[in-house]
Amino acid sequence: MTRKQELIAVAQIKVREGGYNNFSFRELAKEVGIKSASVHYHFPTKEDLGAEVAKQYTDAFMNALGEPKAISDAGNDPIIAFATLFKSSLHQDKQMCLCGLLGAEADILPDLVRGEVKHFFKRTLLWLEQAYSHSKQPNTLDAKQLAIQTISVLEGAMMISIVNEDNSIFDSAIEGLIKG
Amino acid sequence: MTRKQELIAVAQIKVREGGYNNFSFRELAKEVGIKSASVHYHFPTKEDLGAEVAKQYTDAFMNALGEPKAISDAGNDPIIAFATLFKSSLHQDKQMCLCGLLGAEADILPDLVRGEVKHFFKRTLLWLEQAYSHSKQPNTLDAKQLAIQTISVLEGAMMISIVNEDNSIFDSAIEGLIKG
DNA sequence: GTCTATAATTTGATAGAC
DNA sequence: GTCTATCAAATTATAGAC
Repeated sequence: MTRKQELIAVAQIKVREGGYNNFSFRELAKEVGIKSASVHYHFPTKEDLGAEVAKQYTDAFMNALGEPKAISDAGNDPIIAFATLFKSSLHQDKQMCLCGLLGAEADILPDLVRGEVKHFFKRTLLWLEQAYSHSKQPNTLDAKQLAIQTISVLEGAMMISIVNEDNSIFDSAIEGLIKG
Repeated sequence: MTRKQELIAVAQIKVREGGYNNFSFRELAKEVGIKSASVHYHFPTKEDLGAEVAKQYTDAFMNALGEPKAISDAGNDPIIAFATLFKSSLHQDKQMCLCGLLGAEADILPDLVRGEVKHFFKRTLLWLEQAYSHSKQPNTLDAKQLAIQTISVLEGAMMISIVNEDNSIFDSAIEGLIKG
């Protein structure tokens, strides 16, 4: 892992713990064993670093997800696969979705960072919409609405589980998910 | 409004914009026309102030809500009333639920503040559970599960609406709410 | 790529006068 | 209740050497 990637990895953890204001160049520098001035070599400003963290988080998430069609073809439900990715994140990392936390702080995010967070939801909503639009299960709601409801309940349940230190809240919430 | 209440009101806005790290004693002092040292007279520490903000937010929310039975007796659906309170907050304040944002930051909250946020969800979940347990509509899920799913989708949809500056996302999400 | 050094600002908090 | 004055620490960022 390059130094730049190390910095991004440490920053991601800090942001998922307490948002955009919860990391500093000095802190990151210390954790990877360099000085804060050197962090500015890799990222001119904090905004640049924050945007890169959000971008890589989104890319990694979508990459882990794969394509809805591939999941379907393997005989699995894409919606369940999506929810399971959130669940794994909660159980393993014990941390909030990075874009779920940053999204709530949208008002104070620098432009580049807010743009990347918007992009996360654009991509996840499109993915879910595609999954629902190819669903074989009958539904009164259209695919777009189902996509919104699904990502909403996952983000909300994750947050409530974290503050209550009780993962069963999340598990209980996803039991009601409408399948694809 | 007392000076103490003015400080709480200003702090609430700042927190709903950007979380616990998004307000300072100096900032609050300036907005109400005193000096930062005077804020320490009203609140010894930032933790005390933060906890009081969360407590009053919760009290005001529950107060605006009223009792599920009173809503039912008036011929209205308590779940819809609950969702409408969230919707009003989004449309009028154009801000995140204070406890939704703070909950996502749970890892970095001082103990008193995190305690108040947990209390918000304890109270809202109990309220929703009561509303669902007296429901006349048949459901496969129990009242507790329905309560979790309802508050989750509301918090999540609120967050996504805010970062996308598109309230129709929230409106779309609540259309799928299971009524009480 | 990383360093030292530093500027300019902001932060939470306290002592003590009025 | 509010003030002045102040502290110790942390923050983002830059200049320039190596």
